[in-house]
Amino acid sequence: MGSVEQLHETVRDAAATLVGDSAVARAVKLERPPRAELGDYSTNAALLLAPKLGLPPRDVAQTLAIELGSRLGSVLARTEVAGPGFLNLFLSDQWLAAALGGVLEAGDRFGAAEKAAAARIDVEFVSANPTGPLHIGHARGAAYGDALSRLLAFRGFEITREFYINDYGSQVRKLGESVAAIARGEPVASDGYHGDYVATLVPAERALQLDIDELSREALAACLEQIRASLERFGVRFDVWFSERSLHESGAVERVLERLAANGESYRSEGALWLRTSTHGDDKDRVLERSDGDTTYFASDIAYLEDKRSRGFDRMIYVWGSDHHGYEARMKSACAALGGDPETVELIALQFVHLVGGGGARVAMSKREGEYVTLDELVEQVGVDAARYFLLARSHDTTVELDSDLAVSRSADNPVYYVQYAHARIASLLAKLGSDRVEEALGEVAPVPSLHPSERALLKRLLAFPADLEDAAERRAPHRVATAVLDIAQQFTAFYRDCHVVGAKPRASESLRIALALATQRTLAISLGLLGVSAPDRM
RNA sequence: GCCCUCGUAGUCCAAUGGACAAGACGGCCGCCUCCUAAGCGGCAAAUCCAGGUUCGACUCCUGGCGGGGGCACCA
Repeated sequence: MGSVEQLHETVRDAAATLVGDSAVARAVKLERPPRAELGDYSTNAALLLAPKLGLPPRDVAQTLAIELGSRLGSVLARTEVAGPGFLNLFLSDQWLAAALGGVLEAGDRFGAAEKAAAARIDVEFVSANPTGPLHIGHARGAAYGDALSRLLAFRGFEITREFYINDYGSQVRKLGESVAAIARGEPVASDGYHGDYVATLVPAERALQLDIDELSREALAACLEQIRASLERFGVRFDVWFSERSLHESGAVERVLERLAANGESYRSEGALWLRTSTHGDDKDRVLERSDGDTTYFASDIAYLEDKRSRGFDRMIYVWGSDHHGYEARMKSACAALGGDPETVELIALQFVHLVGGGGARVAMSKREGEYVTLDELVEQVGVDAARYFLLARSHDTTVELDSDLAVSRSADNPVYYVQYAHARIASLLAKLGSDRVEEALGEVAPVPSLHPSERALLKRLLAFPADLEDAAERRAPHRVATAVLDIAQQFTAFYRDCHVVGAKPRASESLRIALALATQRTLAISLGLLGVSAPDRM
């Protein structure tokens, strides 16, 4: 009986015994009450069981308390029935000490999960057009996709991170033409690419020697390399860089169109080839091949999806901008048309990052005007840690406001420093004690006569961490990790204020506090690691 | 017009059916002979509107209002 999960299971079992129905019991929750005086944990079991039993919820809670008392014995210090029928549980210090032991035993895997079912997941993110530098919106996609990948990997999934390179359409030639124009000292066409970066892609003398196809390819490769380097500096790496062009050159697009036709999923009309996505829940059918014979972007997407499927992924996650959320239905439809389960395709639409100027006025981000903040600028100005935390602290479905003028000063206010500071403080504290004393303390974790409320609060906060990660992973919500780590740092700071560690009497109390500090440090480091933020020992 | 999404303190935002809505910034008042003041304590301040479901709603449903996005044989 050393973990919250086991405690939860016991509560479920007790509830199932009362009602004789395990289905209802599965919905029983074990929660942390909003205030410490309401107990260490509480359960809503009685509120759920009361209608089944035809009894008042508070009476059911009382019966449940007796049942739990006999199952838990001395683990349960006392119970209270509260409000409409909550049962509040007060746990013994023995249980808490044992739970801390469990945290220490887990080490840097605290909160991790064993290999999950349907474990292989492909996460595609960023996938920016390789025709210009990454901007702030891509930064959000990069931070999110990377943090989600780290989180899912920690929770037992086998993750492949993938970047889809749009190197096939007309924009490639436009990039080449823009480079050529600059090399010749001519103005760039109005629909070309205008940023200063264009001149840096291919040296002018070389640009003048190449034909437009070669030049376009070289310019694109150079641009892609800049993107890769920017992401690397931001702490983001990909396992697979997948070329759209390769899907055409290998015949994969052609093959998938043939296959869809053979399955009766496509038809010709008005000179074009259409996919029957509407039979799989889309609003209307979509064009695969235009009447001029060119295949559409959608056709490439399907060939790419089929390639992913053939590589054996159980699930394909696409992290796209919110301007693509209308694509969800057609991508799921395409999966169904290929004979797959549409539920294995998951689209996550990230809301935009809005740039706001000094007066709070919204600034339009336009590549044409050069009015945008690049990922490189963001990293240069606020640093990787502050940038990543800022972008990851918000839910993916809320728009983020970024004040361009305050980007630098805002960094000092970033809560990430508060978290890092707590981590550094613990490192300093443990260094002061010496590794021998810390080692000894870990072997001496035992119940102490009376835990200080701040010790208790910090420990319970740590114990909630695995469930935080489980929720965050299930909901694809790495911002919950950011929320949790800040909360843990705050609980630690309160503990640090109230409970002197070095020299605490009796020795058992000092040992427990050392163990608690170490467990906190590890939890902070794990969380920061999942966010891609460093955990410094000194600040 | 239709579809999706979001509306929470002055500002940025958390809370996906639980108890008195969390935190940060900004504001006001206080705190370094004390394991890091990048810190600590205190005060003021919020669920867009109207119905509904529920023992219980920021959360779910209906209808409004407001912001953003999408409704191509563009990529």
